[in-house]
Order: sequence, then C-alpha cells, then structure tokens
Amino acid sequence: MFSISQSYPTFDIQSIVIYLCISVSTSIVMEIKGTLDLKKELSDISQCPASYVVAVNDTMNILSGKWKLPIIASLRFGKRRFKELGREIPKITPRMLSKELRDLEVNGLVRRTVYNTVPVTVEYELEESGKAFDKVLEVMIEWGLKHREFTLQREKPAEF
Amino acid sequence: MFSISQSYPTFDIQSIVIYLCISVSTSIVMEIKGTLDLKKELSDISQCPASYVVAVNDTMNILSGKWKLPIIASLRFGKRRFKELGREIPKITPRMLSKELRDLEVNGLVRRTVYNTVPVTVEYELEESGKAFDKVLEVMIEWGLKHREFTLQREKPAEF
DNA sequence: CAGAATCCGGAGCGATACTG
DNA sequence: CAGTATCGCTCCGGATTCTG
Repeated sequence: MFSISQSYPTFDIQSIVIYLCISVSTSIVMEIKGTLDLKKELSDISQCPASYVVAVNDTMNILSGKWKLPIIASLRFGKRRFKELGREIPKITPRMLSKELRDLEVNGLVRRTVYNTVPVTVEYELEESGKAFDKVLEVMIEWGLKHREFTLQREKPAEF
Repeated sequence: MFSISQSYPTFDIQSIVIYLCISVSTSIVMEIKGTLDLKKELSDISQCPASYVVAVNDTMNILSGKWKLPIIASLRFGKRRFKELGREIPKITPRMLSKELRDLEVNGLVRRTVYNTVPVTVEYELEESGKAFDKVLEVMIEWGLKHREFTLQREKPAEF
C-alpha cells in the first residue's frame, strides 16, 4: 500500500548499522528517549539515522517477552476479554497475561476498555500500530521461509 | 524486488495467528523440527501454515540475544575478524561474541573461515540469509517510525 | 471476572582469568 | 590472535495464593 522509498526517501539500511552496534546495548537509545523533546524528534524523524536505532529498539521491545506475539496474534481476530485470551493462549498464566498486556498497552499497541458491569468486564483490542504489526510478521515469515529453503539446499547438496 | 504474493501465493496472515498462539511456547515448533523429514517439509513449505510458525520462530531465534543484531550490523560492512568485531561492538565481551557468532554460524547466517596463518586468522562474513535479513530490519525500522509517529499524535492531541 | 502479591528456579549475561 | 573456563549475579517467567 505504501512503499518505503516513498515514505522515507532518506532510508538507507547502510547508515543504520553502525548505529545499531551501539543501540541494543541500550545506552544511546535511552539517552535519546529521555532527553530529547518529543516534538523535535518527530520533526527529525525522516532525516536522523539515530531515529532508526530507536525504531528498531521499539520493535525489539514489542518482540521481547515470550507472550507478546501470541497475544497480538490472538487479538488479530478481534476484541478479546482477559479470560478469553487466557483460554486461547495455551499455558499462559494470569500473571504473565496481565503483565504483557500492560506492556502492550503502554506501548500503544493495545487498547484496554473497562465496562461498568458487575463484575467488571474488560476488553482488549489492537490499536492501529498493533494491526500494522502484521507487516513485520509478514516479513519475518517471508525471511524465515527463504532462510530455511536456502539452508536446506546448502546442507544437502550431495543427496541427489 | 519480489513481492510476497508472487512467491507465496497461499500466504495468509490470518491463518498464521492461531498457530502463533502455540508457537512461541516452543512445543509444536520443536515437534516439527525434530520429527519431520526435512525434504517433505520443504515441499510443503508454501502450503502448510505450520511452516509459518517455524518461520517466525526461526526469525525470533535470530533476534534473540543481546548481541545478534549488532553483530549482523557490523558484518554488513564486510568481512571482519574476531578482534575487529570486538572493537566495533562496544562493551561486548569475547565470551559473548564467541557464543553469538557460533549461534549465527550454526543458523546459517554467518560463514566462518579459518586461515592457516601463525597465529591463526579467522574471518566472519554474512551468508545470503544474513544479507537478506536487511529486509526484516527495514520493516522493523519502518514500523517503528510509523508507530512513534502515530503514538505521538495520539498522546498530544490538545497541544495545538 | 480481572487481575495483584509473593516466592522461587533457571537462563542469560557479565567479569575475570586462562590457553593453543 | 581467537577464543575457552569458571564463577556469580540479575531478572524473566512459572507456580501458587489472594482480592476488589
């Protein structure tokens, strides 16, 4: 629906990598997050390569944690209540479900709605960003399939 | 360069999610990996939705670990020796560098070449899959930027 | 129903020292 | 140079119990 080159003309995968080296060690990322004015950061977002680091870091935060993906996956089918999620996601405990849902909520991927019923009803659903996360999943699948295909070809050359 | 719909016509993000629920809990994935004949798996790869789970799991294995991304990032610039990587990636210890490099090697992302010099010289470089991983990074960046943009707009609506 | 509180074991990672 | 070996800690996540 929209191409990378259109939206972010200065996108250059080459330029990010050096920043990535220092990114995941969380020092610089935290610095940027903490001290920078958010509005200013937004205005620079398509120019500054450092923003790429933050972007990757953001994505990694979503990916981190054992249950984030299953939860997002489950919510893709539509609104879910706490217990429903617990049933749909095998082996997850209420503690983990609660924690991961809160993470996703503060990160703006999931919207939490409380209804004044007795007892209380709580519904979770994906925000725009949560739905857009499909794109990341798609590429992960695509790469994973390709990678497997490639690896199998290389590892069994003498079989034929 | 190639679109998902072309390469994997049966690709359906909807069908994967239910599988994803059980994927990251590693039970089914391990089952598939261990018991299935690899050749058979390869032939089914564009049909079986379970392969999506494995694919995502593969990608997650790459993403896991604090130093995998920095290492890949560093290797994108070309061949590197052990010590060079150690210098380019801040704060990484030889122990972790060694461990993560071996992980990447057995997963087929990095090729390790030993030269018969005195003392020994070892060079690391990205395999095809490693280079192709750019695509994943790109989308992560794209999503991260969009996500930030979207989140900032939502959180500061009354400012104007 | 929708969680919070507490306890606890293991994996992941760091620091340091050593080796072919 | 290119790693390995050992120790120790932190924190993620599981199990269980309790609450508004």
